[in-house]
Amino acid sequence: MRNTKVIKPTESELEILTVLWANGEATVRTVHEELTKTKEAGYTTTLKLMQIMHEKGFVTRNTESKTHIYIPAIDKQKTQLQIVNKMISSLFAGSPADMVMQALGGNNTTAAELKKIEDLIKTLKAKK
Amino acid sequence: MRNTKVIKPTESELEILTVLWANGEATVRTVHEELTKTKEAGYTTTLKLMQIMHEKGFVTRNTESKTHIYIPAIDKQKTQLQIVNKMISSLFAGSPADMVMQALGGNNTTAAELKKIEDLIKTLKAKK
DNA sequence: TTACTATTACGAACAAAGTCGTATAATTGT
DNA sequence: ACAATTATACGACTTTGTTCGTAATAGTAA
Repeated sequence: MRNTKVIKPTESELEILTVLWANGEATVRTVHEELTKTKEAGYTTTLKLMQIMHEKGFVTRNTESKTHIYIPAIDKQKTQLQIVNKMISSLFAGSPADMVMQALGGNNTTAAELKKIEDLIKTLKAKK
Repeated sequence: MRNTKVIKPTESELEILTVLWANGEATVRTVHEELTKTKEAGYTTTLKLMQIMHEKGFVTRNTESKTHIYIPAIDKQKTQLQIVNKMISSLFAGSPADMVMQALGGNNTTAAELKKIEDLIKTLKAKK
């Protein structure tokens, strides 16, 4: 397997990736506009971050036109999984169940959410 | 409510807190020994980190004897919950279920773990 | 063409986290 | 009593992440 490489996007990079994952691809302008809905940031700051992400290989980009188009280069699922797993091992002594209990217990999770999880567990148990 | 204060231990601080939570209290030496099972670190580095945590109020300490004894000052559950919730909102669009799916789907969770979660869900549903 | 605007590139400043060396003091063992 | 050991305090340095100003360039409109 090739994909055991450990990638570690920072907080800010994760925010940007989230926008890219949601849109498939995006310009700096678009990403920046999206981010500033939530928080303050200068345009060149966002630009710089995305350039660094490009250096790190987190995104690729199409530079044919002057306005570059950025495309996420790391997989959403894989990245999420990696982060969640890391948290499970560092904060929950390696027990996913403990983590899930925190997640569900604390939040006022909706009935629909609970149902989804129940179904998932059924599926997982069936596979065993 | 008094406890809405946002605490944000860093990675390293979290590792240290984990040891303290597990032991109830501990000396720098003990914590350091525990940490170095997993990773490299100088003794004074661990010391310094714990001193900083003291400044931040994450731990208290008994300095009666020369060798200080450190005690966690922030709640394990609360801290875990805060971190998990933050992750849910930033990485999983606010859906705990999505996060749980990643956590359970990716890992090869044991049957016992699955059972625990199932029971938890039953309890939660009963409460509604 | 010429002025205006949008975009990129890039370096510099800053901040936060982590690392470590060294001085000093308490404790222990001989 | 004194040498060796162990612990704390603290400052300096390094690394990593973030922020932003400025210059150069491409595209756009008058």
